[in-house]
Amino acid sequence: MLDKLREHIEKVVPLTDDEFALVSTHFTLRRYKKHQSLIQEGDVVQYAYFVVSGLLKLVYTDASGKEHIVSFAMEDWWESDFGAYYTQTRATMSLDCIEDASVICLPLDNYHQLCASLPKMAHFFLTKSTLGHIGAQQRILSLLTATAKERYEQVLQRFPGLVQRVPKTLLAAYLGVSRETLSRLSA
Amino acid sequence: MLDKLREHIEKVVPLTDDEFALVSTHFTLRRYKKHQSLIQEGDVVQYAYFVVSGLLKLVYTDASGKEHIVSFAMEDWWESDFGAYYTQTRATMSLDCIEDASVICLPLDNYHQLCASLPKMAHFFLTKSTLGHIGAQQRILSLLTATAKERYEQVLQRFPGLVQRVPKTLLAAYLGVSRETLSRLSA
DNA sequence: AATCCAGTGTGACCTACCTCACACTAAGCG
DNA sequence: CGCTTAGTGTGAGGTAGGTCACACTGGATT
Repeated sequence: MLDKLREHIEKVVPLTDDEFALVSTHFTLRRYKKHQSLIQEGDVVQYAYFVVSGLLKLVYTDASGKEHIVSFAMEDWWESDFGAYYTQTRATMSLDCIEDASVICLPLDNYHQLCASLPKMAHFFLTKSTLGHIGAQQRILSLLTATAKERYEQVLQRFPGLVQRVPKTLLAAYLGVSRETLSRLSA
Repeated sequence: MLDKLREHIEKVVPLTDDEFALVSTHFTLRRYKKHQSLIQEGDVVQYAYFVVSGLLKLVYTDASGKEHIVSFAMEDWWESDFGAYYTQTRATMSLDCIEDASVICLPLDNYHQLCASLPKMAHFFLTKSTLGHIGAQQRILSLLTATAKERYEQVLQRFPGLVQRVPKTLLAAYLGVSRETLSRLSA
């Protein structure tokens, strides 16, 4: 379990055994079943999560009860309601399991400690955050410039495999189109 | 000029005079006139920019020649085509002046040096990047859930003042609606 | 076997927004 | 001063995509 995390971190910064031993004390492991929630709207957000296995969705439910998927999180991804996490305010989104999942949990205090005590880890998180930011900007561009069909094709390219694992209803909620429209695109 | 940068950084991390002296050696100043470009599509992106004064737009031009505004950058904002900057590849977007602007330029090498030599600055950039990521996610949510009119009102709230400084045509390109539709929303 | 329900397809109609076209104003410039 | 150009408003008609309704399949539950 933890070795997956180490492998993931070492893609960015090398760590000695001692360093990783220190790192690992900051995390805890947890398992969730399909349909369980890691975060529910209104919760105080305790953790950022690293996904070891399984598949999550980060969801915002609007006033009319419709679900919108901000992000999927699969193996090797970090996810949380980061806005609520960093400011320790209540979640506006929920984080749910689409498949059974194993995750590694990082409380905010531990995150700060880790960054302070091991500059390498600050650098690691900076890299991850930067890439996340760039990815989010590409998604914005996609929403601004592309039609539903084009966005669908972009997702096929960027996340091959995801489409197989996710019901089309959820994919539609990620693309920002109705289930019915997505169903008609394949043509 | 540079004192604006110092003030900005010290909102996140305090610096001694010596530390700021070191920091400041990593940056250069530059001025641009309205309609000039800091980055053009196809350029190798040399700098990330801190906006001291003025107003910029980060623009993607699609195949049909239509402009889409990924982001505005006003006083105290950092901007660049970050994707191209971090990977030192060619820009897919351009960064243009809407008003005369003074900016502070940070080459990628200096950025890395600065983070390595002064952990405080790594922490500063991590904070900025995180907040940028959160902001981008909110924009995604806005595009997924809200109508053109709602998005317009959200921008009014989040960036009061911006609407006065920016022609409606550009605001429309930011909101993802046509100029004409935006014009009809005021009702 | 009978039932339930998640997931999906599809037809019919509706609407938010786009595009095209034209008009008007205010500002910069020879 | 007249001319151009940027910025904006507004009408008319088109379309991508939404909503509602119903049907079908396959896996899970009893």
